[in-house]
Amino acid sequence: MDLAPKDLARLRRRLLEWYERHRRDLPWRREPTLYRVLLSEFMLQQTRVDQALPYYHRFLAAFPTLRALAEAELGAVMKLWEGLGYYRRAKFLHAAARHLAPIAQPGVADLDGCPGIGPYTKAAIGSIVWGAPLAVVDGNVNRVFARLTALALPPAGSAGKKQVQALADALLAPGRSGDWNQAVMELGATVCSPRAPQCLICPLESFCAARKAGQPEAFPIVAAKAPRPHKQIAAAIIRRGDGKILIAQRLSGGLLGDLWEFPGGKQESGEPLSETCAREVKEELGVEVDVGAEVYAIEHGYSHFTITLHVFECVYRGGKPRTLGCQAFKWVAQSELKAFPFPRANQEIIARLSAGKARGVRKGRAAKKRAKRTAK
DNA sequence: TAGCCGTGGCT
DNA sequence: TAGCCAAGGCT
Repeated sequence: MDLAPKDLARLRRRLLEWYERHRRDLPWRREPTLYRVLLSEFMLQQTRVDQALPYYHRFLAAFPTLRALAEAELGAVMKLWEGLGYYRRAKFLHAAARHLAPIAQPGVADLDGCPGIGPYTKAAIGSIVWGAPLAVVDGNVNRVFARLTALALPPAGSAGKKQVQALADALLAPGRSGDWNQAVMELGATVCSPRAPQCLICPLESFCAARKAGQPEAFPIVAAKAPRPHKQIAAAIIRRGDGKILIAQRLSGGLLGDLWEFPGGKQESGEPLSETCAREVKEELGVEVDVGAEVYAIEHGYSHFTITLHVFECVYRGGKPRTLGCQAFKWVAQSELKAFPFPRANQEIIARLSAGKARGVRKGRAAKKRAKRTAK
């Protein structure tokens, strides 16, 4: 994109003035300290502002300072993160706090090598907290700049990535990098939206190549996505004589890493689900159970596949639990379940346990939507 | 480099 | 309704 210096100055001024008028009043913007911006940036990775906000307040209340977060137990951090998804971020946030807390006068260079901080997050924190001249590139920036220049390449590819970064670097407003970065992202989040962008109110309309071509939604170019496979999963509510329930902590690193769950796993081809249930419990914990009836099923989606979670009431038969396919296990009373971080689909099971409902078939999000509609 | 990693709102 | 998408990082 070739802009005369005068036009470049005009473009920057347009967007910055728009941002002054339209920026949302977000808590981390009121007092952009390292800790507050660090919290917000970790939570906002692949997550919308509205979804992250309650967690931001929750974290700040529980851990008011960087030091407090650094000194917290990982388990407490995971529990507070419960429901926000991409759980590895909680672990990285905790590790980043421990990395940064001991540094007397932290600066941009201290973000290098910090767990969970890549190019985007470094530029975001660096520019917002210290005014470092670093241009962020995220999904919003990709979209805004791909449209601005009618970029012929997918921004996700290596060549496209270089072009967007080069453009972002060139446009970055000198001396106002934090505001500029947030302005581009805010524009992408509110006006230059993926579908039905509001070009008529866009401060950059007169500069936009995609708008001139009459097809803003044709950019950015994206590769077709693979369909999400569907899996059948069995989950066991295993009770023993005293009424306690056996739960397991998932292995670290993978899907839902370090979270707790009702034991179970994926159905193999041709296998009856009740057998899946018994086999997975045996493989995960080394115990024998009598599998009762399937009490309900929950539909749930992850980023790259979807599941039907079939829930079985089981009775503990024998065998000392071992950590075969998990990192820990525990027999707990039903009332103690809320002390552990569980993934969303398992929380549906807990909700049904505490509601005393044993039977019926309900779908996860669909059911919630129905319930919401009914309540209105 | 492309696949992995959650959840919820929107259309 | 079902798919799309979101202030990415890691391997």
